[in-house]
Amino acid sequence: MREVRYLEIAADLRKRVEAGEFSAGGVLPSEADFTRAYGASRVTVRKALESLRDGGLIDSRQGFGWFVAVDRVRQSLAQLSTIERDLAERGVVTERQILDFAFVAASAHVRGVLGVDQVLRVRRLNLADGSPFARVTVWCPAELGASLSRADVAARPFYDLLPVEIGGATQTIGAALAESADANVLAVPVGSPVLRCERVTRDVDDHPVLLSVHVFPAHLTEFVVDLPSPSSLSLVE
Amino acid sequence: MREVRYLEIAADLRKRVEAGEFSAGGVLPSEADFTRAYGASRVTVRKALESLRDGGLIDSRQGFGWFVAVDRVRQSLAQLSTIERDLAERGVVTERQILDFAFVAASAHVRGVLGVDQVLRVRRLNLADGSPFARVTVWCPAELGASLSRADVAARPFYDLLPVEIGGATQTIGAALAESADANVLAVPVGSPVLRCERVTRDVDDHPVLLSVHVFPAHLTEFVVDLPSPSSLSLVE
DNA sequence: CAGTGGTCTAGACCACTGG
DNA sequence: CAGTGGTCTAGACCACTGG
Repeated sequence: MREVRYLEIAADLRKRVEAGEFSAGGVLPSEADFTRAYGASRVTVRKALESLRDGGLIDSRQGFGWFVAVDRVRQSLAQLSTIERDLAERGVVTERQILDFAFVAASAHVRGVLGVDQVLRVRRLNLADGSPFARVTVWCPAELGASLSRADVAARPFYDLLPVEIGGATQTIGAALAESADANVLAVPVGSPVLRCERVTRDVDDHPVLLSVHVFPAHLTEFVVDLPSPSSLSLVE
Repeated sequence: MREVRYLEIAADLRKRVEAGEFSAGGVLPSEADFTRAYGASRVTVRKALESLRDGGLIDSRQGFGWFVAVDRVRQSLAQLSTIERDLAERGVVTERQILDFAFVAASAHVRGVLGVDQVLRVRRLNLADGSPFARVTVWCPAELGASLSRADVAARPFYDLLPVEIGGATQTIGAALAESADANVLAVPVGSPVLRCERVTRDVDDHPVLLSVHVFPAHLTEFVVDLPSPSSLSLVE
């Protein structure tokens, strides 16, 4: 594997920033300093810095310097960002707490989406540093979930567990009021606003293999969508 | 305003690609060609090309060349769909009813985003076949809005009216409860769920030129996001 | 004012592609 | 093989920041 200098520098800088070598909001050494310290040209140093900026870790102001980003992450590579991802990027420990694991008869809606009568239904809570931030219900065809254990679905994402190759997904984002089932586990009042996402995940042959509903308290969650071009803008005006 | 060469080149290339000068999947001229044609250094040409790749418009393969992207990573952006768009596609008549048109002092938040003290603030209602489906508030710097009339903003989208070239936007999607101002004009009860979108629109130089807040009744509206590839899926699991 | 990041040039070597 | 994009250098001028 050929060593790519700017990636090496970026990786090193990321480690140093994440290790807290520079305080949050704190200023980094200047590009000239890095040029000397890493023995690389300024262009290469800048390429490393810019890649970290794309990741939202650091930011810069002309005439001032580079500094550790305090603002919300703005991932330019990803079109859709969630609090789950932001948390993971910031090193917060996320885990899944399984509330319910059962093979059940599909409801009409679930049968309509997945096309089967018997499904594995998993209800879980997504936690960040021990605090719940999403209540998730996942359904998959009983046949596909037959070999899964409750421990499996706690340890890894469903995508990794299914014996099929995942193709893509379609997600809808809506607003709703917290029901008592949500409110109890998410520690919000009944009737408070929540974001409710319903996602249909398909395999490479475009057959639906997962249906999931994610409920996020509104005060914790926001979806960020970058619309990079004028042509995409006209779609939502 | 200083001209930034790589942004000029990027804008020109974007126009040419979107005009279909290169067929979908088709190969672009080489970097060496562009260097000659634009009279800029290869580094500058590459910076323009890379910015378009970040936008998902084009892609490259080492030893092969640059080509128009077919499986656009950013495709899902073009597929962010709203009820507004769906309505327009179905031939429903949409119109804007201006509720308020005023030059006012910017709030701290608006000033923070737009960087100016005086703004034009327009409140409007978006209607579909005569029924309201969104309450929108738009702020733009007073200087940019100086030549706009109330009739202008009723007749055409803000994007078409501003004397600047629009680059892109970043939108956040959240949930909230209807306030009385929303409830009155949207014909929903106070405290019912709404989707609340805040969008920052930038010009081609990446300066914010518009801030807008869109409030949709939850029972009328749903955002649909296609996540076409497994790699984009991992971002939201 | 000195120091900073933002842009840009004109070179260079390399890995990779396709014929 | 010739041509391509990917990386990298050592300079340069500029706009902007803060004191």
